[in-house]
Amino acid sequence: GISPRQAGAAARGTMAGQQPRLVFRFTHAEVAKMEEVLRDLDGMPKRPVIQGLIDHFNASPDRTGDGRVPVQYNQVRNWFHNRRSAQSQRSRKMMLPPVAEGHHPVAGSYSGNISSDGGHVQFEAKSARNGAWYDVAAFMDHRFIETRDPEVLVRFTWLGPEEDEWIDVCKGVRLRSLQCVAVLPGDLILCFKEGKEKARYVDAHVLQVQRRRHDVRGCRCRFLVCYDHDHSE
DNA sequence: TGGCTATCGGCGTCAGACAC
DNA sequence: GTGTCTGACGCCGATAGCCA
Repeated sequence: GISPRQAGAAARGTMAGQQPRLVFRFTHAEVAKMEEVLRDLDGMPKRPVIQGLIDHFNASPDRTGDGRVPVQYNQVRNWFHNRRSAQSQRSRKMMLPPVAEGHHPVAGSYSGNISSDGGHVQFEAKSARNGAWYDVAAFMDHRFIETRDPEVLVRFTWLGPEEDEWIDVCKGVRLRSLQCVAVLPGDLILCFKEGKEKARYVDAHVLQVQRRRHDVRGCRCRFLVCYDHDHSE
């Protein structure tokens, strides 16, 4: 048998006795377009995005003439992978420190449904430290300032007294988000957005809803949303 | 509710082209 | 000859969909 590497080389047409493959190159315009997409996204673009780029590239004069090679899905996918990999390597070389968040959201095992005292959480509040929404465990105090809206001292669920914050009642406190059955396109909801370096609860507007049957594992519906803070979907 | 399968995304690595 | 850049490929884990 042959090793996976040999098989890969054979597939690329580089084994002895075979014709060398034609070298594929993206045009400057294609690279510029993909870099634009890369800047706008926080990760690998989804298949529809890649397919849209392919359609766009293959419709251009650069790809429609005689003997021109159309762009394929894997080539665009590989380009994003390679570019992201190169960027991360450059970042490591520059010894860039990780972004200091200072206030980490409750991620991972926490379901967000139960407060620290075992009861149902009623409110959520927006932390001024990072703009993310967190469940409220308790309102510790309140104050009235003449020139501003009233404020409350919020104790966040799963966080200690050192993380308490004074928060504007009108702008930073609200009832918890709707249950999924009540969510409709256009609704403002709170989403848990998990990125590579940070995860937090942020506002988003619902674009599409795919209803699915619930079971003991919980809600299996799917929601296409647009995040308010960066307009990504 | 759990198992199976297909698909997708992330990652490591290789090979060819090119500049020096 | 060497290093860098770019495109390609395989592997693996996570997830969705399907079904019993």
